[in-house]
Amino acid sequence: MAYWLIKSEPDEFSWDDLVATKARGEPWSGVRNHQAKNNLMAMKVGDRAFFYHSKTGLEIVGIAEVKRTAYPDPMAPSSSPWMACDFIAIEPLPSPVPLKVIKKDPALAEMVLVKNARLSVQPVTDEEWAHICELGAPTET
DNA sequence: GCCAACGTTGGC
DNA sequence: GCCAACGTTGGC
Repeated sequence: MAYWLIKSEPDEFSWDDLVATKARGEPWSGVRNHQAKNNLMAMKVGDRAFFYHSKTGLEIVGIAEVKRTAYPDPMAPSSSPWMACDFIAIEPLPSPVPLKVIKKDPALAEMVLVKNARLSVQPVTDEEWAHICELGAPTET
């Protein structure tokens, strides 16, 4: 299984909005960048993705899953190459992981989120995935 | 609201 | 095919 990270401005479409779609899921459309599009096309059903709030949230808030692999973006002209995927919400991170924590963490210095902040659909390595899941786990007392 | 970083466009 | 100009994204 592969891991990804998808970004959204919470003002446009938030984690709560994704949760509200329940099992129906949400078409991830509107991607207009070829690198991001290529990542969408590489996704398989069951792949997991961190849901990141950009601009006003600046943290990873939850885990989503690919429900439907890439298909032509319904919001784009029919002759265009743009693609969409469908995602469903799996679970929130008990403790959201802020960008500034990610930036400070040497284990995450190579993350695409750090290296190429503007890419809206990006791959995440197994190591990065596991590490962020730990950071997002409930705090033990 | 500002500006840096990045991608895209278009003139040459 | 290069590169300057421009538009957009996203962190601060």
